[in-house]
Amino acid sequence: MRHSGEVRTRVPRAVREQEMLAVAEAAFAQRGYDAVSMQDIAVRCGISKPMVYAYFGSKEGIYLACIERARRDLYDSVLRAVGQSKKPDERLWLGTLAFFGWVDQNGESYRVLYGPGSVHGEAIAAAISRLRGDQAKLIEQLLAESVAAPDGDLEATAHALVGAAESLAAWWVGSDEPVERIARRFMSLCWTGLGAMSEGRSWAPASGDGRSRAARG
Amino acid sequence: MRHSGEVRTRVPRAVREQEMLAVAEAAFAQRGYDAVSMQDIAVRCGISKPMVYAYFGSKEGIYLACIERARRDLYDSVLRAVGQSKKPDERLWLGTLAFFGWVDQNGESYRVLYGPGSVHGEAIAAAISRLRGDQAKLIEQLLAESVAAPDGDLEATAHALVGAAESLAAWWVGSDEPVERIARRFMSLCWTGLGAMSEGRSWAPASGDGRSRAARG
Amino acid sequence: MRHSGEVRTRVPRAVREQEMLAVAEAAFAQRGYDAVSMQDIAVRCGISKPMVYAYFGSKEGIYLACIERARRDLYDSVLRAVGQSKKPDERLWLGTLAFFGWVDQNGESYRVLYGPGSVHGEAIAAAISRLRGDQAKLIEQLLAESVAAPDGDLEATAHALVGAAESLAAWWVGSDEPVERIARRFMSLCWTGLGAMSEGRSWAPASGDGRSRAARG
Amino acid sequence: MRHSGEVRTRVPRAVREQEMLAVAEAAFAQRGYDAVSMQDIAVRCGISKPMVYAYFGSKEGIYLACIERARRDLYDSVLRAVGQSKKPDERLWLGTLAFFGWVDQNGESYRVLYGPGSVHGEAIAAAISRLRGDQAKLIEQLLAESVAAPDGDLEATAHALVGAAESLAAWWVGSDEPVERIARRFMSLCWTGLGAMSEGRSWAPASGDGRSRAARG
DNA sequence: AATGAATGAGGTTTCATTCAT
DNA sequence: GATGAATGAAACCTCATTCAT
Repeated sequence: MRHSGEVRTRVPRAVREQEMLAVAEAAFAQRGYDAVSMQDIAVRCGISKPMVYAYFGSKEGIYLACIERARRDLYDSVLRAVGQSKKPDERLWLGTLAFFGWVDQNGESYRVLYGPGSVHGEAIAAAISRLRGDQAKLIEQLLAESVAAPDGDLEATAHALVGAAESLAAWWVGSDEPVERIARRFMSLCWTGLGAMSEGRSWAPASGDGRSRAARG
Repeated sequence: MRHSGEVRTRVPRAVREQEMLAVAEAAFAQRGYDAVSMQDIAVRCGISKPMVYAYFGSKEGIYLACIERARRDLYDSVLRAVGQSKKPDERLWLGTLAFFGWVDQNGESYRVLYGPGSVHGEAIAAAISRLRGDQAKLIEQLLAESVAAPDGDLEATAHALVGAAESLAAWWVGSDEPVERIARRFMSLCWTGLGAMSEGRSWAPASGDGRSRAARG
Repeated sequence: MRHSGEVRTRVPRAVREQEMLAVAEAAFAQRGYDAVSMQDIAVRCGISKPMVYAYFGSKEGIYLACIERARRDLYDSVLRAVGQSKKPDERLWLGTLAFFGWVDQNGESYRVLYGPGSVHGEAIAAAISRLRGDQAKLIEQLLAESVAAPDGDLEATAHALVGAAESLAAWWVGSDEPVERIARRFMSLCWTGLGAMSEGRSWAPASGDGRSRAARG
Repeated sequence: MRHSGEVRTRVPRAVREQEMLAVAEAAFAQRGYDAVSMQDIAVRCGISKPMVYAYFGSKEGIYLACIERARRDLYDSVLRAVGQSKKPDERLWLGTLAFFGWVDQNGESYRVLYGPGSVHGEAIAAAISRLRGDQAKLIEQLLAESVAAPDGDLEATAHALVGAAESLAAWWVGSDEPVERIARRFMSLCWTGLGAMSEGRSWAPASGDGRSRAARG
């Protein structure tokens, strides 16, 4: 009576786990935490509800797992990128590029799931806060390499940059501008500032895919 | 049969409406859209559920009303501020100040309710999108007065600034820094840029509470 | 599509409450706490599940309400009976009679619901324990009027009597013996003891429905 | 692939069976039939769920096995005790002692599992009923040796005694009174009766650990 | 104008039980 | 012999929403 042939049983735990995370992330991103039911997730995975519970314990559990996965992923992605150079400015540029690149691929989820507006239980709020904190800290360290400023300033700046990048990414998502261009825009704005813009100057990376320097517009 | 005297009946419609919106906004901000029940709102208002329906028709209805109220409020607040000067730079500074001032007072709600992360029904998503669009458009116009740049650039820049401001505000909320200082920080970063920071220069408003000029840090 | 004409809507709260308690008690007694669902109770009352929750808050809530009702009922019943005489022996007899009379009418529920074997949450266990404690205390006080014994002895005796009465009642339920006879049996056993039984003596109340004295069997 | 050495495989069937019964009984007694899951039992035994099914077929099956084991155990225990004497009174006393001794060791389980309050499926109810019937029958036979009374009376008396003993045992569990003392209390009450108590007489076993006679208090 | 009573629908979660390995 | 993977069923509970008063 069941559509046999479509149902994959006996899938190893590790595989199922990743499948479920992917499905859950997409669902949460599309419709929001509360609008997604465990039933939904199960059906989209082609399994039954109790399986979801067996793997993640609770709805909060699977959401937390999504967050943690994204956190590690984004963090690693940026870290790997900045590790490819030792020149501070270049590292900043590479990190920016990696960030926008990651958002380019995982972006919808990112914005929606981990944006500041999501209000849920304490555990989730804490996890999101940690994710955002990690990001800001990473930026702060990169900035510290290039920019001399008192500590408080750098921290504030880092948070502003993260917000700017997120917002820019949100505006940009769905457009056909290439990643490089949006990243350069972001760097230009941040590095050169509005004042300079009003004078016609702007920032641009050097040739190749990594070196940065100030240039005449 | 009930001990009257505690129950406020016959409150004029306009007053009730505002009370309910305030209560609803606070509740939504604290616990999130789905975690707030119509019962909650009714009880906190000291009225019965059917009254809430009589005034707003549905849960979505009351949420939309909250958004609309906030949109008008923030928008008017900034508009009023920039209207007090005719010098472009000053207008930008006044607008920034007004924005952070507003967030200072309505901020919790703002960040949580209208942030990018809230996913709900289509009508709500559209309203939030409109709110954010209005904001960005406002900034864009202000920028256009001070900064010469191709259109696409200005729009992108406006979105980046809004995001930066939101994020900075979120980081700042709860600290004891005065509004003016955080607003100046924001302007300094945006106007002068990181490049200048690395050279020790920074932005500062002129004397009084409105004029801006470049200054030695 | 619904069988109209059968559904009673708008029933006053107090009435519904009692109906629900009666239905719940019967259901719990017949099938046990866990085997009864809130759905069951609702359906048997001809109402919907949320109503049950509106009135009692939770399944534990309605169970506790059943216990409390029974406790008060039995306690009052016995108290009223013993209050009708001032002679100790007679009071003991009247109380016994009242107890068996109550069990005669509410017995099934009593045995099943409040018997020692029911294991549930702490709140319920506590309520049942209180019920049983009250009973024993009542008996103890009655005994103290007729019997001289050190405190510990009386307490132990009271518990033994309660158990004996319960067990006897359980054995008796469903038979066609009249209440009076089983009550007399119980008194005879308790008062005269097995030793006397072996000698052919036995206890009996005096004539009428209340006075007690020792008599030849 | 698993680190063997911790897992006990190949345990003989009979041993496993007893282990499982012990674990199950304890679990049922502590938390009640429905609150115990097959998972619980399996985990506490260090085996997997399907093993439990292999041994007992179903949850009801394992519960029934618990009951049967307890029934046999208690019955045998009392039988063995009364078999050590041929004098009726002494046999009664020995049986009482054995009963309280057994409850002393298995009591928690006994009271909770096989008390009159446990309502479950029909098969279980029948098994419990049989257990209780056996007990009463045993007592009845003992009584018949010492006490002359019409049949109905003896049966009723037996049930009353069982209930009294159970209730007394429940009250006594956890106290530090020795088994002998509580058993003597019980016998005193049953044998001498309240009437005698009010005159200061009481029952006591003869010297040694078995002979009984009436004595001055 | 205002509310107590009522409900359909749906959410998360747990469990006894079975296969396929 | 033993188990991890899997599920159908059902439980408790809450909510947005509507009538009848």
